[in-house]
Amino acid sequence: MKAKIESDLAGAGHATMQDVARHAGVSLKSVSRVVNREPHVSEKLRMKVEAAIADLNYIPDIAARSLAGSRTFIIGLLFDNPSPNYTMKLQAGVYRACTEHGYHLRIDNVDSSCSPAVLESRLDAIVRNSRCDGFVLTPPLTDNPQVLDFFDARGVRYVRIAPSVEVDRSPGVLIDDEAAAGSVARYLWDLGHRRFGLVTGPVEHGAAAKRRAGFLDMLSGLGLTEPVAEAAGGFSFEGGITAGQQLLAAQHKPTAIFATNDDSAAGVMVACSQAGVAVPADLSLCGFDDSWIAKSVWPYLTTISQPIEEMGHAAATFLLDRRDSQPALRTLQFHLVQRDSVAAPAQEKSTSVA
Amino acid sequence: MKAKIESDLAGAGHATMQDVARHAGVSLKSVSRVVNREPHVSEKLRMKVEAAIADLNYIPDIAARSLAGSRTFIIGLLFDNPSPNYTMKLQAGVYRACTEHGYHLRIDNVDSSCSPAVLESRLDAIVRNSRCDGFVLTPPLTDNPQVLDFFDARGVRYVRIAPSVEVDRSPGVLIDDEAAAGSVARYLWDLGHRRFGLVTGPVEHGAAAKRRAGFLDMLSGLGLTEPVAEAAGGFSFEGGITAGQQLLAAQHKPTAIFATNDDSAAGVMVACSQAGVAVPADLSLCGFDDSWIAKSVWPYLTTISQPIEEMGHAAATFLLDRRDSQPALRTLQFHLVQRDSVAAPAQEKSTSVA
DNA sequence: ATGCCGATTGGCAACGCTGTCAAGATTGCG
DNA sequence: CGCAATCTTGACAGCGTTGCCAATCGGCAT
Repeated sequence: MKAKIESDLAGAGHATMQDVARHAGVSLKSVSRVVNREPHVSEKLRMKVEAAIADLNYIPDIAARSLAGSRTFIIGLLFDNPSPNYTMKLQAGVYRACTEHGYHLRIDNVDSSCSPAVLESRLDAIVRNSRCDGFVLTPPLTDNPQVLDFFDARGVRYVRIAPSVEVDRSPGVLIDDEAAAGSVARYLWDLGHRRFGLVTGPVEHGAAAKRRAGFLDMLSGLGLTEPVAEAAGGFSFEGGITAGQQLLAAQHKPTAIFATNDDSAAGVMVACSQAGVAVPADLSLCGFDDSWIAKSVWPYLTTISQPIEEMGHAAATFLLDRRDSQPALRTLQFHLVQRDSVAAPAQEKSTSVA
Repeated sequence: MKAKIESDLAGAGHATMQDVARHAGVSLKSVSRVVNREPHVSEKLRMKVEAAIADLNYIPDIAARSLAGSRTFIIGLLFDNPSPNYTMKLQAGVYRACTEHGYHLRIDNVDSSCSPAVLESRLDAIVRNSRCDGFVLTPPLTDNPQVLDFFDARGVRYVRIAPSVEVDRSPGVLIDDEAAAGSVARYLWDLGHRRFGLVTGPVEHGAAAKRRAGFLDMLSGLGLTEPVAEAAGGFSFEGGITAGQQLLAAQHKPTAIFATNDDSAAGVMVACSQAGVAVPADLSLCGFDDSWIAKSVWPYLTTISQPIEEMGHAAATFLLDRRDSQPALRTLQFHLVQRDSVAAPAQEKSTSVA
């Protein structure tokens, strides 16, 4: 079984760099140079080596590469409490970037709700054991100071998805929640709506606050004087139902409701159907996220689409392309997806504004 | 910077097995034995080594381990066309099993809709490059003959999630779809329902056929003579709407509808609200999967819960525990989740059965 | 005591690749 | 035309572990 000596194909196992070198008649190191696209390689040599690589169907061994070199060719995706839709899209984007760069994707789950000490050791285990070239942090890890401190202290590269506190602290990929909510306001306003309801999210959620502010600011900028009715929806379906009931019980029902995420918007829709309020005939409803639920309700929800897959891709690309870790932010474009839950308000005597 | 010679802590880097050996005053190989729980290690030596490991906070280097040994300590999770909810749960289960065994989870996405040649090379790249100790296959990869052939030919270990064709071919984890659908039938029957509607899934989907058969067989076994009205829902929300409209348009409306997955059940619910049919007062509705949407509709959907996370865990555990790869199946328990979309049928003159 | 056998322990060569450094090839310039 | 500067290429020593084989240590039958 030691007949490996003269054969190119080294018996049963797969071709190694050694095999390629022999086949091409060059040194081991030269093959390494070609594989790693290092400079100072003549065209001729590169061609020879590439031909040999193709001939032998050579694929570098990751384990050996990471042992010998400093790179591991692995990107870690960290999440906590994953919301299926969001996380899967993100993961798809990160994965795509990884394959584009010949990297691999490793998944790790971190429960940030545990004690700082436990969290610390958990992170330690992940970082040391994984030896990743970089991590992508998803919310709520994104905004967890302890996690950030940990990575910074270790000098481990990472990119934050949708950071909302200390935004400039490290590289991140995000959308402008405020502007997005503003665009919803403007859209509804332009349609003629003047009486609004707002379903807010959890107070501790950074994006929730921005969406609320963006919506309210735009409206007052547009000249709205009447106050916007608010109800807490907690970003959940059930919360949305409650909030919807509240908003619908008011003396002057709003003609349009903006729920700051899709789940609560779906809840509002239930409240409407319970109250006999037709969407969008009697009430326009707008969500945020373009999550999967937006097309699992009837009528389909008009909502803000975040390019989540794109954000994952951008984050990983950040890690992979820019070896310098200067803090830098990448803001991606949201867009308003017009579906069926929004219409102009029903005719009333309410053409009040000058 | 080469002052590593006498120190235990080897400067800036992390402790290596060498450091542990020195600290414990034993040989390198002995540390390896302890770490790998190999036999022929005296209690005394093991204690010493373990103490040293704890002292130095030693964590083995995966890259070195996989390079030197035959194991890689990585499990690959392969999916295609991931449905967010299902996949995330599965992934969570697989991940849990991995951490329990000190393994890592690597994700790979395979598009099985491409040409066989492309698929072949894609699989080749994944298997060779990943060098995983085993793969978990999710539907529809689970039932793709080419994928199965590929892995079998390479002698790569894998476990199938929810196999439905050639079930005995390789290790797999599944539930009894037929029995689950049967339990729905019995549940509705016991409540007094005698006029049924069935929303079917895609014909090419193995589980869809089983659910239909299980439902129908149970009903006829129970003595139902009236035919069950069927409509194609294609496992989708929109398909469910159409199917629901169809079913509801019939002369004798069914008093209970079984949609073979939750998405289509949600669609049926929309059809109901459009038709002014109250759920569950006028019509009972039952889904299948207990996916996330089951609690994103109102009323909450009564459905069959598959232990998806558990299935992922079981699959990975299979890979990790049983080093022998005898085909073996593990059937997990489903259960009927009673929520709010099912009730006894409204009183009619229809107490027909003897 | 003597010799032998199995249980322990250690030594050392891979594993496949990259980093460092030096040697050879080529070019430019005085 | 010679020598330095630069570009290309190669040799070789690890990276941190495991696998294999040899050495050592007890204990037990003789």
